[in-house]
This record gives sequence, structure tokens and C-alpha cells, in this order.
Amino acid sequence: MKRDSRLSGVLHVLLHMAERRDPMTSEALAQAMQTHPVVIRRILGGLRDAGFVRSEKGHGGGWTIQRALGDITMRDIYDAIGRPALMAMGHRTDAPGCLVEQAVNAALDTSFRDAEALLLARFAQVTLAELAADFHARMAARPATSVKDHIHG
Amino acid sequence: MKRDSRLSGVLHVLLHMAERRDPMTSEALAQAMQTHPVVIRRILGGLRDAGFVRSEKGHGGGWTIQRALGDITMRDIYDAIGRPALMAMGHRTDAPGCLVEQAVNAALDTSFRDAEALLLARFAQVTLAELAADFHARMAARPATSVKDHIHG
DNA sequence: TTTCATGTAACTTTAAATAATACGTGAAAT
DNA sequence: ATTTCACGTATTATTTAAAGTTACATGAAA
Repeated sequence: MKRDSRLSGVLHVLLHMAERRDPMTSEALAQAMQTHPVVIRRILGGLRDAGFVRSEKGHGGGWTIQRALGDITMRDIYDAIGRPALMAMGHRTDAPGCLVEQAVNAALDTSFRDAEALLLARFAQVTLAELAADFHARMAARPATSVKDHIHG
Repeated sequence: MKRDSRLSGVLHVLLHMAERRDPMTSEALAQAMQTHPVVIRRILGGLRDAGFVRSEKGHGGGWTIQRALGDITMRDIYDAIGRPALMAMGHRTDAPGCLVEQAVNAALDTSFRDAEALLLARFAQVTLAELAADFHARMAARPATSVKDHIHG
């Protein structure tokens, strides 16, 4: 399995956008994330459709956040990127005729469902404003002088 | 990401073994699991080292369970197969110096750690005996006549 | 001594995420 | 108007870990 890092990627990108007043280009965001501009457009595309960010073409264009950070939770972002799988484990067959497999799947499914519910509940409790505040707290605890010293690019 | 199904696979195999008195060969287990004998040996190898099963070579050889089903929990099995990742998401390590990324990772890690702890706690509460009982209950709720009608192979 | 069955290493295939390429659309600057 | 900038997206390639496969060695029983 290749671990999915879209959620952390999107959150990272959004917080970087939040530190700026002007639109940020996919190019600039990609550089900050050490990835490709197309990847940025793909993951932000879902957020645009959900109304969290706006994109503008042409000179001076780029991406801007459309809602107050306090009104966006990690759960919102998770939903907007298409609710990718949270659990790394599945089972071999979905509709098994084998009753042994049914018993095993039932036990695993129950546990995984509860763990997922816990995760989503946690996600819903964390807003981007809180993440931004955490970032600023980390910055204050450091000797460097400005925001620019703490973010890449 | 390719979902990991080793845990469900091992549990499945163990319950099948539990339904028999004689050793089961990797060949027979593989047929029941629709997979390859080598895969069976690989996943059972860890359990053998942990003392949950025993393997014997030669005529009449194969795999047998070494402990009472009530003394083996799903958590034991999870540990014995090497504690594979439970969560499908990781975070990018591209910019570890970035405080924004640190803030995001901290929030995600907290949630994921709690979800993993919940999962492992649940695993520790379920014994193979309970899974076997669930299997027999499912069998009793069905019109077919014998164990053989409900397990593959 | 032949056959059966596990023990393992090495290699191939597969699934999902990510990266890269190429080309299209629309907006602003000149 | 035309050029430049920046997003939109389809297509293809790369990467990673799991799963499958092959090959050969070891050891026990017939």
C-alpha cells in the first residue's frame, strides 16, 4: 500500500494560502510542497467545487481561500477531497460465501467502523483557524523573526 | 495504495485450521483462501515464531494451532504478523522544517494515534474462540447440514 | 530412496497514489 | 489584437507496497 497524503497535503497548502492576502499560484504552492503544479490543481479542484477556495486565471490569478478559517474543519476538507480510505486494511472478498470469512469480516468491520467514526469526529472538531494558531504558536517559540523564515519558498 | 489483507487472511486461515483435528497443508489452506501456498507459509511463519501455530514437514505434515482459541486475541495475531500499518494516511516529509507542516502533522498524528489505540484495544478484546463461536452461530442459522457445506475446499 | 511438505530467497505482477507531459481555456497586460 | 500568465484536464509514466510466482533447499515419513 502506498500511503495517501492528500489530506495532509491539502491542509498544508491551505495554511500557506491563509498566510497571504494575494492569490497564490499553483506553481508557488507546488514549490512550497515540493511537488508538481498539476497535483496542486487536482487536490484544490475538489475544494473549489465545494466552495472552500476560488481559482482565477490570467495575470495576478491563483488560489484564494473563500471562507473564514474558523468555519472550515479538517472533516470538511476530508469530505471535499472525496473521503479517501482511512484504514489501511481491507478483506480479500466483499461477498464471501464462506461463513468463516463472514465471521472474520464482521469482527474486523465493527472495529474499523468505530475507529473511523472516532477519527471523523476528531476531524470535525479541528478548524483551520486552530491549525493556523498552532503554527503561529510554534513560530513564536522560535528565535527567527518573520513568517517568511518559517515557511518554505 | 493496495489494501493490506494479511490480518483478515491469517484470521481466516486460523479459523479453518481450528475446524480440523489433523494438520492442514499450505496447499489446502491456499486453496481455501484462493491464494498461493507460499503466501500461506509467509503469513503463518510469523505465527509459528510467536508460538501460536506449529508446522511439520513430510507425510502427514502441515499446520496446527498450538494454543487454545480462547487464549489468542486478534491483537496477538496483529502483533505476530509484524504490526502492519493500520491507517491508510501518512504525511509528506518533504518539508520537515516547515512549521506549517509541523502543525498539520501534529493535528493529524493526534487523531490517528487515538484511532489506532482504539482499534488495538478492540482487537485485544476479541479472541479466536469468539470468532469461531460466531462462525458456528452463522452456520446454525442456515439450512445446510454440515460444517463442510459452509467452508470452502 | 522416493515422495511429501515446509523454508526461503528472488523475481514478477498488481493496485493505488503521485508525478509528468501536453494541450486547452480564459483573463490581464502590452 | 496579441502575447503572456495561470488554471483545467486528459493521458501517460513512475513509484511503492502487497500479493503472486518460481525455484530450490531441508527434513520427515512411507
